[in-house]
Amino acid sequence: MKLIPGHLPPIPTSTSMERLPLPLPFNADLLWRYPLGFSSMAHQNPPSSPLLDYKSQLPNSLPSDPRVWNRDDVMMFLQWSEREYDLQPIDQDMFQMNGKAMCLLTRNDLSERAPGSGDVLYNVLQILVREANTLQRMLPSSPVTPTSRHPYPLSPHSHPPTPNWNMLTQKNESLHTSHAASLAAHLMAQSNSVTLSPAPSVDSQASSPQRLDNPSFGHSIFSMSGSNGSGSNPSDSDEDADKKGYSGSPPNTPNTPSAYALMPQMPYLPPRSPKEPVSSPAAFRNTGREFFPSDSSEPNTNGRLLWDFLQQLLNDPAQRYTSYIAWKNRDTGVFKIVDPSGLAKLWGIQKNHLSMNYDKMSRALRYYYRVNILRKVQGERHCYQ
DNA sequence: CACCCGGAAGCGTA
DNA sequence: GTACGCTTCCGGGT
Repeated sequence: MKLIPGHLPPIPTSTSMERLPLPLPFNADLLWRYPLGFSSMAHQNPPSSPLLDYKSQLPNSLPSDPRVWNRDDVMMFLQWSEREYDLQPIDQDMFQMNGKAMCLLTRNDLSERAPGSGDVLYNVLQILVREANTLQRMLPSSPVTPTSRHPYPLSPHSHPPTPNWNMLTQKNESLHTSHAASLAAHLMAQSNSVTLSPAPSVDSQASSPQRLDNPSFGHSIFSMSGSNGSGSNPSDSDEDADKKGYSGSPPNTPNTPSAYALMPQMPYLPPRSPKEPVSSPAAFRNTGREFFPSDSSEPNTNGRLLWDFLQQLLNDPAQRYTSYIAWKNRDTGVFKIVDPSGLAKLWGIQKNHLSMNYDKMSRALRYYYRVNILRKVQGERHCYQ
């Protein structure tokens, strides 16, 4: 009899898990047997069959770390899961994404995309990711897993801000642009490319632990997890009123991106400690960012994805970007682009496409429709779900 | 007029 | 060379 992941108790967010001290001496097999801190479930269903079981039964060609899966791998995983756990047929069209994106999906996201099977998929993924993380910790100099096709790129810790970025910040741009640039610079410090993205889901309240291990700016915007503060967004009513210039821009405190921008010598902050998960509309919320190798930061500063970018703005714990974009209803995942052109500029700076405008950016957003990442809120301008 | 839509072609990156 | 995620442009609809 197999241990059905879907029957496991709720799994703590990986963020919290990652902070759990590992039992020492470490035993990888033990992890597979009790990959999720099964102490909590021991009382109900002692794993009669170690999870090691199904790990070893993963298709050979599948890297054990789901975050390195490509689309085909994801399909293979879905098919394997269907067979392995007698799941209802899964609509693969709902999973046109790579493994990294799939890992970002929350339990609810998965359940929406694979009714009846989401829990199982979620738990299996959690286990696989956790295992990969553990292996990575144990073998820091080795690829995440022996079967990984490629290890995560090591972080270019000395990775400096891009020249464009410096140029912008040194220019006497408008406050708006300056802020935009600084934000972009900050965001550039992070990158995790994901093929397609999770669709914002209604739930995902899956609170991720709210922690600010380091209050330094480098982490600020990424510490949005569980930012309940943004639960009911005051900008519900800000509507166009917020468009009165850029006065609504975030203040320039020493901890703001702008401040960071003005300190070129400030060391690059690898997204290491900021395991801060991102709470967000959806899939975003259950972070997943913490799923990524802590010391992995791709050198490609243009690699940020639009949805990721928007998510970070939306979930800024300090609500500094509500003059650009804000939740209308966080529970339903509906958000409004308060300042379309301003947001487009931000995005343009982020991608170094300085001629970016809302028309172009919205085209990119529309591409998200077809992959169920985004949908337009009919009749409401600049509102998406 | 601004927004919205989606096709088509092109580009940069991995 | 290929796939991907846009970017850019555009004609058409509301």
